[in-house]
Amino acid sequence: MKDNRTIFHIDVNSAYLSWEAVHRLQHGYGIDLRRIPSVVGGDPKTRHGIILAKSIPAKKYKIKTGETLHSALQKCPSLTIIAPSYGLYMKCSNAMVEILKEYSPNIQRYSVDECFLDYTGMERHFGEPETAAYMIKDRIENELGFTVNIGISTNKLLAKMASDFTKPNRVHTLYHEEIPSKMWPLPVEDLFMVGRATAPKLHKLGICTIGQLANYSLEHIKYILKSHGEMIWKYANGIEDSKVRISNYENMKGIGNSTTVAFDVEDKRTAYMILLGLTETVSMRLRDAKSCCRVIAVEIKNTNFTRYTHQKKLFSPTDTTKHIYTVVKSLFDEAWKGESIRHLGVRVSTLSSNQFSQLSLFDEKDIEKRKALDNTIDSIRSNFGSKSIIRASFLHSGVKPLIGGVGAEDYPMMSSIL
DNA sequence: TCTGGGGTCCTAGGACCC
DNA sequence: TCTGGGGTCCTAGGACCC
Repeated sequence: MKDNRTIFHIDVNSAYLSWEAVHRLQHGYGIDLRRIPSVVGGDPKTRHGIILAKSIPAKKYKIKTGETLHSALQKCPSLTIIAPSYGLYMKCSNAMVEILKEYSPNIQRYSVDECFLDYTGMERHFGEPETAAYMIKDRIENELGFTVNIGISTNKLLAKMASDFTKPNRVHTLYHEEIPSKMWPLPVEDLFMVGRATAPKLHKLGICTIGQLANYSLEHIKYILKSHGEMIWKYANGIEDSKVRISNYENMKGIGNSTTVAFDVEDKRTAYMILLGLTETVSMRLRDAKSCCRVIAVEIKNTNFTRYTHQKKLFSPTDTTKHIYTVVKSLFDEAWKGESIRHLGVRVSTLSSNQFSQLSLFDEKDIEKRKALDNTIDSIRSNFGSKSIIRASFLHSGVKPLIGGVGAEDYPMMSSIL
């Protein structure tokens, strides 16, 4: 086993909420949201009413991330509710990464509020790992105003588990020899990759702690849970050796946008309009990543919350809005069962570079014109704002011409393999 | 006026080929 | 007239993460 690396996992404490709190303090708002029961959440009127982040005082009321605002208000009627502003979060995240880059060139953005940093070989510049971690943590607090937890170990899994120990504003280590004392006593559902569905299966086997999983028969766990079983058994034993990889477009697997519509969608015309708004955003992001896709998928969630998808592999890769939208419409027509729709999604995958366009014999001859049109629209939007040019069909429709987002600062996130 | 949106990976089953 | 089995591609759905 190679134990010769030093990996940090940096995790912003209650990210969205802390960032809102700092932003408000900087703009003369006298109350620190982190010190009162408060949450960041969407608007129930538009059916976005769930908790995205909570303060530590809100946590004392047993308010949980993902629960409805309605239910949170019943637990704490005086709760302060803040609407999310994703642009602010991206700025805060970027500012943090700029600090991290001073301590290692090898940083993986795992999500908007989590990074891995490979500290291997950096001791001679910044000292022992713990010394450097405290330095980073304190700099973020002093310069940016929010706090982080930093976990230190020899691989990403253990570093991530360590950063999840006591919060906020702490540095923790979890080296191999510390696994039995620091990680094994924890409930098995605290282990990365043990979620809602796996935990009850483990309980049925009499496994309630990470230590019990670590010392369980690997053969048996593989038999019950297949490859996932083997993975979590290794994690419970601290075995994991993936690299800290710099995020870039090349290793991005797919791009998708989806939206819960403020009203029930009952007719095809309205559904098409929303799908066009989603397709505009997805295909702009696709071109921004200099990629083409070969698989296009549509997702429908009806008012009973049942969800289904329909996808299609194309004969040749594409990145044009019009082509993708044509396929999206036909996928929707084939899939939709006619019920009331709550949520729609468009996603593209099986990506390839668009640098060398591979025209098939069957491509329509105006493909170059459509590409030129897309490029023109993209550049108008990037120079004059995303609302500067929209399709006429959206005028007075009540449907947004561009739906969903993350935009130009896009970076690939999250792989369950770490 | 109850239940978001962005991802990745794995598995199972059917089609098709040899 | 017996019904094999491996490999690959494709699709749908589920599990997990933040």
